[in-house]
Amino acid sequence: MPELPEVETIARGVNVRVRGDRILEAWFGSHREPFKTSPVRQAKHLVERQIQSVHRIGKHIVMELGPQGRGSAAGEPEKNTASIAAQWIVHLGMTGRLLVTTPDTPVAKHTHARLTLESGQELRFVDPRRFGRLEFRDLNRDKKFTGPGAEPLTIAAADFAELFRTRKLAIKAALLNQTLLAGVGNIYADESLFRAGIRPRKRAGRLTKLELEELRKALRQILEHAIRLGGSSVSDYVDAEGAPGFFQLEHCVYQRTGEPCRKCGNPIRRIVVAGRSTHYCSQCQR
DNA sequence: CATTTCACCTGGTGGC
DNA sequence: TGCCACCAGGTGAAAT
Repeated sequence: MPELPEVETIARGVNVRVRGDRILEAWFGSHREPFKTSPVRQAKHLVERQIQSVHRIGKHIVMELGPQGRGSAAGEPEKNTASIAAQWIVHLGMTGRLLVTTPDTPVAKHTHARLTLESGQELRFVDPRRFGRLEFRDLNRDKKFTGPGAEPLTIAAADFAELFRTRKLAIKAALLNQTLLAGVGNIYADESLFRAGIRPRKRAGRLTKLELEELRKALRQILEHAIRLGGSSVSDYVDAEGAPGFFQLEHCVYQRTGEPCRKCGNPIRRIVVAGRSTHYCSQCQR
């Protein structure tokens, strides 16, 4: 489901609601996937920590946590709120949702985790297909999470070009590789290639300097625009409050097979690249 | 090492 | 209504 704009939207929404809150209880409903860290370890280490902030790295939602402990006496404000001692890292896979709810909200099918917060809210992770992953890192022991690849919103032109210079695979496949750029998925790979006028099957290493710079700018502009519209709701994506996004209304090629190109009117084609549905205009993309 | 393919899951849709 | 094939925003292991 979620790519960079959707994950960014969710992370912002969750951050606004839970920043400064404390985790009182942690419940995990399954002992199979989706756990990168065992649910027992996660539950044990998540409780009695303050949530310092929630933000996005690539397609991951990272919750920065303070040290474990009961905190100060009642009424006392928490000290040392700047110290990050641990991280809870959420990957939503294809169908994952991270929702902030009230305790009385009915628990959806496929709810795998529930965190009870001091404010009375609950943070819930729901994921029917179980492609999502939950991970806990103790920063006294584990390495800080920095994401698999570069951030598409801030990468410099020269660094962007260097990522693809020596690659023989299709540019579409390269865009989906999270160890190169982190956060681009099937929708935004197709949309950015359309905007830059580049064929998805063109070999990454054969793009000219100019094409690479067009692609970097197209990608950044599309991602920023999609974030402003709250992401793309193709079938069931919703943000932290359960609200949909609206960027799907502005898709030029993604899931528009056979429909007329918004620029030239030619029917949009569907092919398979890197095992994924790929949509493009044979007229506008060379 | 770089690249490709496929398994991992559940659920929705459309054809017959 | 039922059955079946196919499709879906994503990885990551195994094969090539």
